[in-house]
This record gives sequence, C-alpha cells and structure tokens, in this order.
Amino acid sequence: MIDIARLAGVSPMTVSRAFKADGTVSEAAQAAVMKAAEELGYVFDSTASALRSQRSDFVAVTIPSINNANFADTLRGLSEGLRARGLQILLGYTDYDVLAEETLIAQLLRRRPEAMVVTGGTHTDRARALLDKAAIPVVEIWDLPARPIGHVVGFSNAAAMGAVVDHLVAEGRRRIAFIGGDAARDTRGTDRRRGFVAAMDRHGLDATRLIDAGPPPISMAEGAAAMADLLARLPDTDAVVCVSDLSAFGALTECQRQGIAVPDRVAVAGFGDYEIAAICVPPLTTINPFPHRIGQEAAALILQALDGKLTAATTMRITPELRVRTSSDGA
Amino acid sequence: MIDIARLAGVSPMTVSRAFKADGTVSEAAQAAVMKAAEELGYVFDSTASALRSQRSDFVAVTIPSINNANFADTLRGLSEGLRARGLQILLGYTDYDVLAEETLIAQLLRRRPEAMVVTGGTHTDRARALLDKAAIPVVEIWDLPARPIGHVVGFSNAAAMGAVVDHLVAEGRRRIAFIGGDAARDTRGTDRRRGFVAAMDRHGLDATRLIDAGPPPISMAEGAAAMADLLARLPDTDAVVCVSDLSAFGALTECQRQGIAVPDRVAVAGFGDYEIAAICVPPLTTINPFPHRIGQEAAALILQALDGKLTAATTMRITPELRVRTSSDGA
DNA sequence: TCTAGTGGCGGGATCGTTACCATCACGCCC
DNA sequence: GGGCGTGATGGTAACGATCCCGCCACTAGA
Repeated sequence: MIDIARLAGVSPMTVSRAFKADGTVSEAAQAAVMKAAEELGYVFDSTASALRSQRSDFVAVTIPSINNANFADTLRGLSEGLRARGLQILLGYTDYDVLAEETLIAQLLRRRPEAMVVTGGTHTDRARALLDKAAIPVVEIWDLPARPIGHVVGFSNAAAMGAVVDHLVAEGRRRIAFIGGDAARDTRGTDRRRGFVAAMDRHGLDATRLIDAGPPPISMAEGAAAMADLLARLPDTDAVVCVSDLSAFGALTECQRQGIAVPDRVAVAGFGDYEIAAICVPPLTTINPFPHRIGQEAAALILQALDGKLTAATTMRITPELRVRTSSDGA
Repeated sequence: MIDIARLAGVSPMTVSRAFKADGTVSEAAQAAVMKAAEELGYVFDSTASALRSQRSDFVAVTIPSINNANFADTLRGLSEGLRARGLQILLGYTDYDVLAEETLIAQLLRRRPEAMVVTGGTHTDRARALLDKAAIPVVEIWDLPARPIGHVVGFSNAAAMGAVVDHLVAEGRRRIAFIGGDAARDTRGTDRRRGFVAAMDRHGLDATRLIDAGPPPISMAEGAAAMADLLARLPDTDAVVCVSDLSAFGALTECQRQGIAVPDRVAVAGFGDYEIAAICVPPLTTINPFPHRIGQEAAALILQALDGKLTAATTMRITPELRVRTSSDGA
C-alpha cells in the first residue's frame, strides 16, 4: 500500500480510503490510486484490514451436509442477502454430528466472524458456551429450539409432519408407516418422527409402523431398502411417510419395482419439496419448508443485528406448506 | 494472549507456542497455558496469526453451483484431504458465469489463500492474470484446459460423452438426440455437446438432433420440457443423451407421462452418475466422473505443492467410467 | 478582517499474533 | 574446569491495514 501511495503521489491513508470507497477522497486522488494499484498488481489484504478494524466481513455458517438441495437453497438465500453488504460466508458442515459441530464452531470462531448461523437447535453445552462468549449475533435455523441461543428462523418439524399425517388420514388412509433415520443423530428427523407419532395418536391410529433406515442422511437407496422391508413385514400398509423426499422417492421406486400401485395401494409422502418430488411419476406429496426463504430471513436478521436495530432475540417462524400431489390421492 | 501469559506465569511467546502445539513447550507450561485459556474463555485469533505468519490456512475453491451433488462430492473430497493439515475451505460459487468467477476470484484472493481450486478450464484474461500474480498453487478441476494455469485434475467431457454415444450405437440406436444447455455459459456442457457431435460424425450418423434446454444448470423440469419438445418435433428419435442425469431423469419422466417405453422405444442416457441414476425405474445409463476422487486428488496435489514437492505443473487425468443400465438396453 | 466550519489529506500508533534472535540452565565430554 | 550442544523460554520488532487526531486550504458569514 505504501508503494501505491508513493506511485500515486499520496499518503497510505489516502490509498486506504480510496479502497474503502467511502467518498471522502477527491476524484483525482481516487483515480491515481486505482491506476497505481492496477499497475503494481496490488491485491488488497483483508487479513490486515480485519485485524486492525476488528471486522472480518465473515459470517460463519454450519450445515449438516453439503450435499443436500434444501440446505443449498438456504445457503443461496443467505449468500444473496449478505453479499450486498460485502459479507462473505465461511462454511462448515457437521455430518449431522453435534460433536463435530462443536469442533467446527470453535474453529470458525477463530476467524472472528461477525455473525454465526447454525442449523438446528441442538448443540453441546460447550458449543453453546462458545457462541455465548463470542458475543456476536447467532441465528439458529431449520428448527424451533426449546432453548434458543439467539435469533431463530425456523419451523416445527413435528407440526409439519403432523400436517402430512392429517392429510393422509383425510384421504382415507389408516395403516400409515414412517420411514426415518437413527434417532440419536438427526434431530430434525427425530422431530419429524415425533410429529408423526403424535398425529397418529391424535387420530387414534396405530403409530408403531416405524422403519429405521439408518443414520442420516438417508439416501434414496436406503429409502428403497426400508420400503422393501416394510412391504415384507407389514404388507397391509396403505400409506408411507418418509423423513425426506429422497427416501420417499426411493420408496416409490421400490413400489414400482415390486409392481405395487402408488397411490392406489400405497400412498407415499416425503418432506422438503425437492425438485424430484414435483416431477417424478407419480409426483410426490410433500412439505415445502421454504429453504431459500429461511436463508433470506436469516440474512436479513443478521444485517439488522449488525446495525444494532435488533435489541432482543427474535424468532421468525416459517410456515411450511403442504404440497398435495398424486402420490397420496385417496384410495 | 498476554493475559493468559500472566495467568499461566509464562511469556506470551510460550502461549503462542503452546497453541501451535509444536511440542517445544514443556508439559507443565502447556498445561498451565491451556488451563488459563480455558478460564479466561480465550479464543485464538486466526486473523492476527495469518497476518504475522503470512499463512491463512485457507484454500479458496470456486464451483459453478452450490446445489449440485457432483460438486458437493468434490468438495467433500477436497475438504477431507485438506482438513488433516488444518486447511479450511473458503468457498464461492459462480453461477456458471466466467465474469462472476473473475469477481469471485478477486475477492477470494484478498483473503490470502494458500492455494486456489477453480472448476473448469475457461476463465477471463483478468482472472488468469490474478491467479498468476497470486503466486500460489492453482488447481483446475473437472476439465482438461487447453491452456492450464497450473495443476489440473480433470477429464475430457467430450471424450466421456463420446463413449456414451459409442455405447448407444453399439446397442443399435441410430437416431440419437442431445439435450443440453446454452452454449455460451456452461463450458463443460458445451464440451459434452461437442463430444456428442464428434462421436455421431465418427459413426456417420446425423448429429443435428440438438435440443437447447436453456441456461445452466438444467433442471429436471427443463429436461422434461426438452424431451417433450423433442418427441413432438422428431418423434422417430430412438435415443437421447442428456447433459446431466438430472435432465435425463426429467426426460425419462416425460416419456413415462407420454406412455413412451424406455428403453424399448427410446433409450435415455445421462451424465454424472448421480444417486438418482442408479435407483430410478428404469435405472439410467450414465458416466461416472468420480467427483469425490477429483476432490481428493486436488487436495493431494495442493498438499504436495505446499510442501514444495511439486516443481512442475501436473495434470492428473481422471478416467470416467460408463455405467450401462437398463435405460439404454438394445432396441 | 476575523472566526468558524468543511473537505481532503497525512502522521503515528496500533490490532494480536509470530519470526527472529538471544538467553539460560543443564549435562556431557575432553 | 572450560567448552559446547540441546531444550525451554523470553524480548522485540514486525505483518499490512485502519483508527484517531491534527493540519491545511478554502469558503461563508459577521
């Protein structure tokens, strides 16, 4: 920067101001600085800037998996909302493991992010303590935590899943099964299963057709295997609710392979409104939790919080919508 | 850090060394430092460390889209390989736009990454210049650039697509169409189309059944629309090659909706070996380019380069494999 | 003519860590 | 006993920006 100052015939301070583009530099000086910078191939050093100004322009984000279209949509929403303010996302993924999340959070905080977005509402005590001490805006997304750390943009996975059950019951289904994951790790999956059981109980129906499809994320193939298991063990099942559209699609294909008519003999429903749900044959009934909007709202909350316009912890409830499609048409 | 030094009864230098964990600190001092740090809730500041040591421990990565299972697999491979050395990924996505890539690269370089991974081999001149001047290891992936910037881990998209055509021809297909994207933006898509045309020419077949499905990334729905278009305009088509498995699946569903038998009347093939290709009914013939391995190899190259063990620019060719499945069985 | 206000710019200290030396205790060997 | 290698530790000056303050020229109003 000193070199540029020399070449442009100004002080380093003016160069710094020129790069901040805050308009307090004369046009002549601005142009001279930019010309000199271009000539010397200067690349601004955010590291030094971050140290001195104590502003990293990072927002740290943790998601369970990088390979998930729903979380990718949320990330896009976040990134779009933050880009306008020059904030960059620092991403990490947890593999659906709260211990990995703890390590990840510790590592991300070393970079001094301006804010932190974490997926889910379940964390280790140490992770909570770290976030607390960091004294930056924290947003939990994709869930409604019992004990929020800071702000929240989410929805009740249990309630959303309950709406699917209500719909299936209204369509005349009674022997409804649930295909989901290992209870210990995927807390959102567990919430959905809880929502399923609660809704079945509410309708006075048997809620014991629970198929464990293994640890998250549950693949299409695992959904198919679970469906095969279900059809073998409980062949009179007339509807299946899956923890996500991907396993639901796997289940659907298993029905196709076995020549079982969907929805005539078995209705199938998923969760997430992935692209595949709308286009597969028959299209899948599912829940749209508006992942992109979750990201946008989280970004908006962060911007407000950084402006000091958000005094109290805010919870923004997203209302997921049921998408009724052919896969669950009345029997 | 000074506070910790005081509390632990050592010098700041010893605290620094204790956190680097390079083993030159006595066990007693190490323990004292860690205890003091825990007590004070100290969080190491990577920003200052990066500035002074000129090591950011960042590896910058650009991908076209964050919502793509293939690139996600590559990212996982990268991240796994780099994590062992304490390197963190700084991610950006370009939306399949070389101009956006240029801006992104400029922004990422401000963070002083130790190395840079860029997807694809087509870049603006300014982007090339920036990467050149940065004087860090550069790895281009998912392509075999005509004029590599540095290292390469990739494959020929054209040749891989040619292999699909060869297979279809061997199965007796002759009137083969290609469903792909806008030529201007998605260079890998364009390469695949080129490979399609070249292979058709090689077999003396008509290579004019080219359906443009719009700008990348091409969705399942766009694949379906393109298939509908194709079936309306060229109903005698007996095979379709799609730029990716997602559009191929869309095309497959369109056939199902129109009651057109796959593979009996039309064979369908995709690209990428996404999970859906193996499980849909019928399963899709496709090309597996080993996205996870691309990430692993790129990480390995970076580690070698950072160790100074890589003197010359290295190109690592990945050999994609044809996955023959029912969707392309002989007519 | 003088004072106060304003816009543009410069100088020096500094953000929190680490590179680079210097120091010191200790043990070993000739 | 002196020299010297080794392992642990400390002191000081940076890394490259920016914060804070001050300076100067110029204008406007009294």
